[in-house]
Parts: sequence; structure tokens; C-alpha cells
Amino acid sequence: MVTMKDVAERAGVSVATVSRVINQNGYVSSDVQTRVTAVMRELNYQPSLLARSLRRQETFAIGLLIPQLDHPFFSTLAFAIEKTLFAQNYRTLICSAEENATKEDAYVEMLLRQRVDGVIFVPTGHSDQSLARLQAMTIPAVLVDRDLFGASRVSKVLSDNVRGGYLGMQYLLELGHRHIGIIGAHEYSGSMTQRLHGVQQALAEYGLSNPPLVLMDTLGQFEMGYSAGMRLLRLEPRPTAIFALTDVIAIGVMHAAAELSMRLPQELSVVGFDDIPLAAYSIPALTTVAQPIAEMGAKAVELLLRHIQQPSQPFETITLATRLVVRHSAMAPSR
Amino acid sequence: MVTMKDVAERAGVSVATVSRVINQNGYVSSDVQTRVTAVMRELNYQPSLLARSLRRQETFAIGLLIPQLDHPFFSTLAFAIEKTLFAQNYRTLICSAEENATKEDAYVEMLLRQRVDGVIFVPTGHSDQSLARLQAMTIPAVLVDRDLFGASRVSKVLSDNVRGGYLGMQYLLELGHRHIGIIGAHEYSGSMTQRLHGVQQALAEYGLSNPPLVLMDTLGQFEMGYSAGMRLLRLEPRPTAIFALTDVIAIGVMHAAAELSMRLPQELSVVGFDDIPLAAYSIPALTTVAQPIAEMGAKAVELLLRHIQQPSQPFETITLATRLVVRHSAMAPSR
DNA sequence: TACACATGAGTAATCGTTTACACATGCTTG
DNA sequence: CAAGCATGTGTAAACGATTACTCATGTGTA
Repeated sequence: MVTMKDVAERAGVSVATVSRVINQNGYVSSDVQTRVTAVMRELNYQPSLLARSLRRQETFAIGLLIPQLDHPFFSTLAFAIEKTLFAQNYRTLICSAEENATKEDAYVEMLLRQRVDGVIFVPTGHSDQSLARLQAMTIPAVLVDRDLFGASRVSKVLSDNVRGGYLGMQYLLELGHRHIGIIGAHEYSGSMTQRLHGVQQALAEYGLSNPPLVLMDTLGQFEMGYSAGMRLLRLEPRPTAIFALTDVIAIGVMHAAAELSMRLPQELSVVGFDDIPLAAYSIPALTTVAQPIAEMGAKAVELLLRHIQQPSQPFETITLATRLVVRHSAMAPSR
Repeated sequence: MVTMKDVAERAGVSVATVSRVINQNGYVSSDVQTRVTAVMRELNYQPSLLARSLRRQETFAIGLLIPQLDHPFFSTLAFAIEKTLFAQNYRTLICSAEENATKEDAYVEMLLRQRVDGVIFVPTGHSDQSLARLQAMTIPAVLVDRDLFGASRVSKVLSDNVRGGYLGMQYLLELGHRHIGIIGAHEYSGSMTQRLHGVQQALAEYGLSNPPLVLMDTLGQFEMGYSAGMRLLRLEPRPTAIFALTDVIAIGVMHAAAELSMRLPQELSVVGFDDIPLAAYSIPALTTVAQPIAEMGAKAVELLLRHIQQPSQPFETITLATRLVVRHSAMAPSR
């Protein structure tokens, strides 16, 4: 690998001068400037970011730790974050914990060793040890999407899950549904719990008692939504509507219903949560509670970079609004 | 940030000894061993991978360059690759070029500067300059999913796109369809072209001429499949089947059909390509030509690591079989 | 004329590791 | 008993950049 020394020798100058040319600081005669530039191109020289980062004590790298890369919500979020960071000349180290606390922990350690300048963290919710580890070092972190109980000295970007839960449930109740199944996931991080709070609020307004509920172990993929949906659809009496606390779950539920030869939305209304890109393209198109995914990512980056550039910044918690997007997967019950 | 020097001082030994404890090489008395270990834990010491990589001249990092992170096929592939590499103690630097040659080029340069040990590359197909750049340095690379004309000195993991194209088309013809629309994408990398070759082969067998064809600029997302589908479905006579050269396109097409109040698969048969996880959960479940995504990722990692560990290895091209997965989105035409 | 200051470029220390080499001690072995 | 080897540890030179210092020169100004 060609180094600065090689360039310096070939151009007949010292390494310091080459460095000055690269970083465009200090005084360099235009003669030397062009000569060095030519040599760099000729040798196809690429400065080592390892050496640079070691010396400068900053890497321009941000760790992004998410529960599952292979999940539309998180890959959309990751994409938004990567894009925003790239525009600001930061690289993103995307780490997928696979909803596994051990792997998450391994990744936190790896990111610290990698000396990333900061971390954007969507905890699996299966362990909060990792955040503690992170905070033990004084590296800036921001929590996105999932809150973590007891997390201090971090900024947070959340969305209004309580309101979202309320909106989805209220919509189904307003349509006239009275037998509504709910599907969520266990999670210590609380955003699911908050959605359920919202659901309860709506229920209370209508003076109704608790609905049939299925809680999956993790967010899972379509398959888990499918099997959770099956469980609800085998109930007697069968629910006329299902509120899935994730779009991916909702898609799984719709598939289950279709497999039982139920017509959608005539025989079953389904409402989702998240508004992933796919939601608009399911059949029927999914009515869902939208989170502003791209905005969440952008905000998280903004807060993090502000902290990196100005460590004295106070910590903030931003709660973004959720809203109901009405498409075609829900309608009034037939009877 | 606490360094090896801090640990050494606190434990009353030299940095060399600390290094020996960490790397478990050289002789260290068990007394010192435990003392140093204790201090490391006490100070929460994390070795700097920057310094280590600089010194050792290897980073244990692999660059993964894909066209769009926010696309089910690539996020599934990325997930598989990340998982395989993680198990082998390698980190993955995931880079999403957004089907943009400029960004792709910027990423290649970044990866080189980052001194990654190797690169797994799914080219956008909008420029082949980036690979040349990569090959100019002597860093091992393997091409996955998309071939690149004129790429030498790389290993490749492809799937049998010609056969896949043939299988999908042959299936529709066998069902009795004679007016079949095709949707693909422009791509210099050739895998789309190969699928079209397969389509032609099947057509030739049935003595049929060219079908209506829509080529999109890039792979795109659901939306592009939707609009391409709309174009075909507005044709007179309307096709009785559409072969979408990507599952994402297929989902978009099905949505377009549903919007035109067509019943699936009675009034329109759809066949996709890729077999992304979603394919099994669309309504109706998508009949598609499956690529072994996880296996492609695993093979790519295997070839790359082999090259890294043994630079003299010859370059290989592996072509994995595609196969038709029959679900419920295609049936015989009604008339 | 003398002095301050802008310009241009080199020397060497530094970032945090790893590792070749040196050195000391104790034990084995011929 | 001396040589040789295993064991344990420290010193210092890398790795490839950045940057604080130095030291020239030339130029403007009192």
C-alpha cells in the first residue's frame, strides 16, 4: 500500500508538505502543490484513515445499532440515517443485533474499540446492560424509536406511541368494531407498552373491557404476525378487526386471513403501525398509524452531531407526532 | 479514553506485558496475568482497534457495497453477509450506493482509505469505474449477484439468471398464457439481460415472438413496479400474465392490478424473481423464481476470506441454481 | 537600516498498539 | 560446572498520518 512517505520521496518533498497539500492548511507554494497532487494521482495514493484517526483522535464514524437489519422498519430507518450521515461526511457502521442481547453487547464493545465518535442506538429491549456500557465511556449516544428505562445522559428521539395506539384503536371503534384483537410484542423498552396504553385509553372512552391480545416474544417478521393472526382468527367469536402494532405483523395477519378465505376488508379489518413503504402496496393497501421514519433518523443524526461538536449540550428528548393514514384495509364490520 | 499505558502504570508493568496479556502470546506469569486483567476490568479498558490495525496491517473489516439498502433483496443479502462475517470475527461496513455511480465511487474510495481487508461488491451497474479503482489497489474483491463485464481478477458469486428467466417464462407459457408482459430494469451489469435471455429461450420453444416489455431505469422500489405494471395493464389487448424480473416489481404490479379491480390470479397471473421473504406473504402468495440469497452471501464470504488468507488462490466464479417456487399468484388464463 | 511579519518547507514528537530484541533468572543436562 | 534453554519482563522501533517547532527567505514599514 502506498503511503505518504512514498509520495513525499517521489515528489522530492517532506511528508509534512504532502500532509499540508492534502489538508489544504499551512503554506504551500503552488509549484509544490501541483507536483504533489500529480504524484498522488500517479501513485493512486489513498491516505490511511486509520493513521489519521489515531492521530486526530476522531474517526468520523458513527455506530448504528439496530435490532434487525432484515426488517422493513429498521432497514428504512437505517437507510435514512446512513443517508443523512453520509451527507455530513460521516460514515455509518451498521450493526444488526438480531434481537439478541449477547450480540448487541458484543457490538457495543466493538464500536467502542473502533473509537466511533458517537452511537445511534435502537436497543433490542432484551438487555439494558449495553447502554450502561456505552455510557461508562463518555461517548455521545442517542436513543431512537425505543426508549430505555433508566437511561440518563442520552438524547432520545421517540414517536408518540401512546397517541398512535389511541388513534389506531379509536379508528376501529369509530367504524363500529367491538370485537378487536390486538397483536404486539414483549419489549422491555416500552414503546409497545405505550401503544397498548393508547389502546386502553380508546377502549376506556368507549367503556369497553380488555380485548383479546397476543404478545409475541420479539417483533419478528411476517411469519410471527401470521401465526399470531391465526391464533386470534381461531377465537370464538372471531374478532371483526385486528390492530397489529407493527406493519410487518399486519401483513402477516392479512395473509393468515386470506388463507382462511376471508375477504379483506369486508370480513376482517386490519390496522397496522409504522407506515413502512410496503404498507401502501399491500393488497388491500394498509391503513396504519404512521411514524415519520425518515424524520426520526434525521433528528437523531442532528442531535448526535450537535453533541459531538459541542459536548456541553444538554440532553433532549424529542417526541414526534404519529398520525393515522387511512387506506383500504379497514371498514365498518358487516354485521 | 483509557489506554494501554494507563493500564500498564496502574498494574506496575510495561505496556508490552499488557499487550501480551491481551493477545495471550509470549510468556506472562499468572500473577501478572491476573493483576493486569483486574486492572483492565477496573478501568474499563478497550483496546484501540485503530492502533492495532495500523500496526498489524489488517483491519478485520470487510466492505459491503450494495445498490440500495432499502430494498428487500439487498437488505436480506446484506443481513446474510453480515451474519456470516460476524461469526468469523469480521466486521462489515455496509455501504448503500443508492443506485448512484458517484456515491458508489465515493464509497469505494472510502473503503480503500479505511483499509478494509476485502470488499464484497454488488455494483450499481451505472459505472464500472469503481471496480477498476478497487482492482488498482490489490485488495481482494468478490462480485455478488450482478456480474460486471470485463471484471478480471475477482471471484464471482452469481445465480443462474438465464435458467431462472427460462423457468419463470416457461411456467406461464405452460399454463397457457400467450400474451405475457415482462418488466425488467436497465442494467449494464447483465443479470437482467440474462434473465431476458432465458425468457427468449422459452419463447422460442413455443415459437412465439417478442412480448410487451417495460424496462425501468433502475430496480427501484414497489412504486416503480406499480407504474410499470400500470403501463402494461393499459395495453390493448391486456396481457393475461406478467413476469416481473424482481419480486418487488411483482408486488407493485399486483397492487396496480388490484387498483384496477382485477382479481388475482384469475384475471392476471404474476410471477416474480428473487424469492424475498415477503414473497410468501403477499396476497396472493407470489409464485417466483427463487435465488438462494443466504447461500449467495455465505459463498461470497467464503470466497473472499479464502482469498484474504491465501492471496495466491485462483479466482472462481460460482453459479448457484435458481428454481421455481410455485405459490398462488399464477394460474391458467380464464379464456 | 532594522525589525516585524508573511511565506514556504523540513524535523521530530505524537497518537496507541504490536513485536523484535535484549536481558535476567532458574533449571536441565552432558 | 558450564552451556543451553525455558520463562518472564522491559526497551524501543515500527505502523502512517498530523502538527508544533524551527529555520530560512522575502517584503513592507517606521
